[in-house]
Amino acid sequence: MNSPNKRKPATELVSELTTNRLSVYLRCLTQLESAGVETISSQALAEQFHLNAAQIRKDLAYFGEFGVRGVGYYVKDLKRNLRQILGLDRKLRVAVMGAGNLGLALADYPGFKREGFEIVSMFDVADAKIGDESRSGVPICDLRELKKVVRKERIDIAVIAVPAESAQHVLEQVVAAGIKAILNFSPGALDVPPGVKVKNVDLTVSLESLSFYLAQGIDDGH
Amino acid sequence: MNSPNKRKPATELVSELTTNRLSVYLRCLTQLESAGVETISSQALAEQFHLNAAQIRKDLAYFGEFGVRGVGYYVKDLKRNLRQILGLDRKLRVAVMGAGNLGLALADYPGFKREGFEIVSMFDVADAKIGDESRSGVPICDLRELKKVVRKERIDIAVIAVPAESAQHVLEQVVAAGIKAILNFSPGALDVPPGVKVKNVDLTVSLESLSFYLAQGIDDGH
DNA sequence: TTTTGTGAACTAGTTCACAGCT
DNA sequence: AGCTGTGAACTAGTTCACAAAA
Repeated sequence: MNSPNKRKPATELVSELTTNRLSVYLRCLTQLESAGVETISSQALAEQFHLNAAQIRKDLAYFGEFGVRGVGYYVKDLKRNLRQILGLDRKLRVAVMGAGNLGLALADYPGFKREGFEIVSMFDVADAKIGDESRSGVPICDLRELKKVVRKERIDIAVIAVPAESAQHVLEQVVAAGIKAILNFSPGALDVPPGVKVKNVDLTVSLESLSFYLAQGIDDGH
Repeated sequence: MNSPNKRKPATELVSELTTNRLSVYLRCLTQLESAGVETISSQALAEQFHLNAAQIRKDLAYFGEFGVRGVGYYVKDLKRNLRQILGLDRKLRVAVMGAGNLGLALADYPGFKREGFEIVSMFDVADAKIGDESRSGVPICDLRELKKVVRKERIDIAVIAVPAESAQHVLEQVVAAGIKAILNFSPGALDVPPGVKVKNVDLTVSLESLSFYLAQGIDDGH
């Protein structure tokens, strides 16, 4: 009915929870593949990785019919399809904004390279840092060169790792340079223009939410 | 009916989305306070920070009646109440597991200290690192000393920043040492024993989800 | 058989709208 | 008057359960 090659329009009718799970499924399949597994049912996948079988099927069904009834999914095929759906069938080029502790750590984070992301350059405003490079050799460029470098290096994604007070300004620069996808580590909500996707990783919120759990969850009476 | 001092049982009947938002509200109030604002209505708070007024009221109403009808909320009071609800009325002590790039960056992350968290120590297995310290002076301890240090330093929260392949093992050590709240940066789902709260920050999933947006979402028409 | 793909049922989360308090 | 706190209505997300396919 809906072959793997004719996809749905999918202009934001698929939720972020679903796209996050697609990435999880891809990781599971990679593990299965290197374990030599050739086919897997949604049931088995769910049991092995603590997921829900119906949800796996529903998530996948958004994008086509990838399974074979009575058999399950061919691991290699599904993996290839997921990589295509997620846009990972080409190398994505990433810039890190801010060459502080966190920015440098993210630029050298091995998980990104492993998944096929290419950290192309970092940007900072401090003259002392510009021209230098990270341990693994990612060059630190002048923020004022952003537009030029983005065009020349064909950068797809920006990671914002600058202090809170300059985050909004940096976001605007990044957007002006034509970048449409941003991973933001600075705390607080940024004002995001339409057509641009921002994912926030808010470390303070995460820790404070854990603190809540400790404060409330442990004992009501100790 | 439900005064600020008699709280609901709240043993996991309040969702994580709510607790995350409480942390956001606290940050907003801190900003308002330093801007000299004394009272604020849910309406004004919502407009200023792009939130929903009814949701703010509902979230707060879980924990008591903090507002004054016809007036709104007293910024200072509500801030104090939120800090208490979130368990931030004492300094929380944090250990970072793994003294790699990311671990070192997190140990020195200024946002944690600013919000009242105390990064007490790091743990690693590499002899070359043990005994050393981060730039800001957080000591790197031997993982084998974990239990002892956790007890002595009264550590509340662990941040896991070790390679994926040792994450499960480190989690088990951390739990065995009595820690009940964990912020995990390693990719993939960990097997978590009951009574322990883990928050995952999965950088690969975040980037791949952005990639999906680029692959599917780009053209709005133009 | 087995297992998918999917409507229907259910559960969780959000927003509305207003009674009631100040 | 203004604004909270909250049931009711709505929307989003998950899980069930089964007809149809291999």
